[in-house]
Amino acid sequence: MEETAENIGADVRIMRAAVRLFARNGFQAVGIRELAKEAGLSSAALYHYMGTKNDLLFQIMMEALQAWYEVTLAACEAETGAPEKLCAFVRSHVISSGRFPLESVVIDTEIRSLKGDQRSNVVALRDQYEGLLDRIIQQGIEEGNFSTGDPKLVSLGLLEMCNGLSRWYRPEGRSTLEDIADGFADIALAAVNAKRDGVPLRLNSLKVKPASNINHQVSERASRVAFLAHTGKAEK
Amino acid sequence: MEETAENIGADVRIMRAAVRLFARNGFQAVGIRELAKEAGLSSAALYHYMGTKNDLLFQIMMEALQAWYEVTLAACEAETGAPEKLCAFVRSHVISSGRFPLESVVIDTEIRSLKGDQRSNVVALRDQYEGLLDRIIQQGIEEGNFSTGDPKLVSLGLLEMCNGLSRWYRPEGRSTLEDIADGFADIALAAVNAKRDGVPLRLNSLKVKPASNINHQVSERASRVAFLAHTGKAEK
DNA sequence: GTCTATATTTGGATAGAC
DNA sequence: GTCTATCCAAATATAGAC
Repeated sequence: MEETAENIGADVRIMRAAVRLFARNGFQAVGIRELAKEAGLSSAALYHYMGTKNDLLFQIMMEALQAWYEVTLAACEAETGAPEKLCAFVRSHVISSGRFPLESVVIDTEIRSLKGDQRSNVVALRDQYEGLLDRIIQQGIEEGNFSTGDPKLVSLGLLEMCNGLSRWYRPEGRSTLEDIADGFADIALAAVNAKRDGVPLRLNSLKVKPASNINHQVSERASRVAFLAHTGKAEK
Repeated sequence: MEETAENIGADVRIMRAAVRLFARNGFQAVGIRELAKEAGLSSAALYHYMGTKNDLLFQIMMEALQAWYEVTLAACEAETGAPEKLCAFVRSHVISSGRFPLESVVIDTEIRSLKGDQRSNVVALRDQYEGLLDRIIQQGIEEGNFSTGDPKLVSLGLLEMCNGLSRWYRPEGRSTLEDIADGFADIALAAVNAKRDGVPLRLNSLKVKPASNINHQVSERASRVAFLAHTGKAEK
């Protein structure tokens, strides 16, 4: 079944309603009836499309994380030098989070609502994502372009700086997402003391593909992957 | 009534149990019966000490925020130069968060569980706290020691970097809190391009009071303040 | 596929004895 | 101040008609 602007599948409507409500009020605070109303169905009809409420949360988090991982991995692999990769990572992460602010909030705050295998899967994917940054910093140190006393601490700090975007960014705010992404990339370069030939590196001295070119069509495919990872009847 | 190691008041036991459970499972996921059991009372007895469950959350957040604000304000005011103030702020914030990791998590994730005046009060106090950093960065720019294209963005980024501590820090981990505080202070100096007489500034070139000297006795008084701000019978 | 109706459990909060 | 017992609203999830 094809999706059009006028004809949105009930499964997609449910997902979008859930992300909206989970982000605003928190997973636990959202009732099945409230979710059904927001999606335009009865609470009973929900269960034709999803497993439990927890399954729905799991699905939302896996889809978003998988999409962001693919996008960011591609952005990093398009560069060769560690400083360029670092900028690509930060900018891709910021742009992804800013374009899907609701999913960002859910991922950032609701891991604790998952238990057992679902939780393990999400944590593993998140760690895989964060490992990208660790390796970039490591590469920069080995190449002699980065210097820092504690690489892991810098990695954690920069990641949380970027993740924090979901707590204050508003699309209608004073800065564009591209400017924010560039600003954070500059902070990242400063945090690792990025230099080349003894000269401190900043974003405007590098040639990096504009962050706005990031291709989010990948998320289409990622959705399927997440569906497959999802046990139960929600896949259909 | 005095507190001793053997004789802990029920009101304090409730507060501690609540912080523990709210941090681990989230405010909404914690039931009154579960809270009562953790505190060692019946669920009915809880209501002798507190108002609603939401009042308890409000009280927890106000007490912690008030204590941290007082501590960090004092640490900043003990310095005069912007670079020193910046380090003092970052270190005080990190140390405070790390010493009370459960309160940090609650403040970071449960503002959305508050409504109306309670929410406004917490947000106002948090903004007041964050305003400290804004003013330090502004001072550094005016003095010519900091340079950054977007001061507010740097402020937001650094704050979230520090706040993120509550999502990964474990007291038994590989780094001491003091080392983390120092590492983040160095990143902060780099993020604002701190220089004095044209020379880039780093933590070990400054004379700043050790973060470990931060006095947390202040939180005693802050508790009283928060109690006064709390409407209802929880004050006694 | 979608509904109404409901089974069942759990939630916050209170009554009233002691 | 603390308890047992309970009220009542809301939760998740399902049954079964259409």
